[in-house]
Amino acid sequence: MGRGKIEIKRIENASNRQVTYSKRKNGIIKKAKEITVLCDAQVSLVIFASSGRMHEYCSPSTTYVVPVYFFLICLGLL
Amino acid sequence: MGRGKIEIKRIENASNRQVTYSKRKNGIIKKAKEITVLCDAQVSLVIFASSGRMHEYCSPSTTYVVPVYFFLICLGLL
DNA sequence: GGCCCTATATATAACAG
DNA sequence: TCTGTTATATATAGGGC
Repeated sequence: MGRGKIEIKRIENASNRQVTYSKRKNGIIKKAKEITVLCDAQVSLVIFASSGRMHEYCSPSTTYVVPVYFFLICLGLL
Repeated sequence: MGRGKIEIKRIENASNRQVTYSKRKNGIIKKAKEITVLCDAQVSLVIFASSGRMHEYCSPSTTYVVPVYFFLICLGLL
């Protein structure tokens, strides 16, 4: 989606990787907010950059419920 | 992004809402996978449909780490 | 419910400052 | 780095099966 087509593989140039991370992170968070409103869904999203920085979005009703489910799912208990 | 422009507000027609949910859920999960590969990031994502159905994506390294952070973040402890 | 199709809205890669 | 621009790749609305 841009001036050129890119392959979905690790971006080796650290600077480009950071720029792409920042833009796509914003894009995903925007999409998460949209599906929440459009479809009456609940979304929780956490993204860790390789730099160690973290970003997250929790739709209001998920604040308490989703993390608990999430925790259990990821541990293989659900 | 389609034949017509839509406002970002709840889709009242339940059938349309479900179709849009399904399509956008797939889109967000695809984006989550892409940023994981492109940017060496880690993503964890949980989506609840209003129907109660749930969908999730955890990039490999986040399986254990992110849910714990997520849990703490959402509880306001981080 | 899911999958295909196509026109169109959007996201974003590459670049400039 | 961050912000803005713009051409182009993608996502998706609406429709049919």
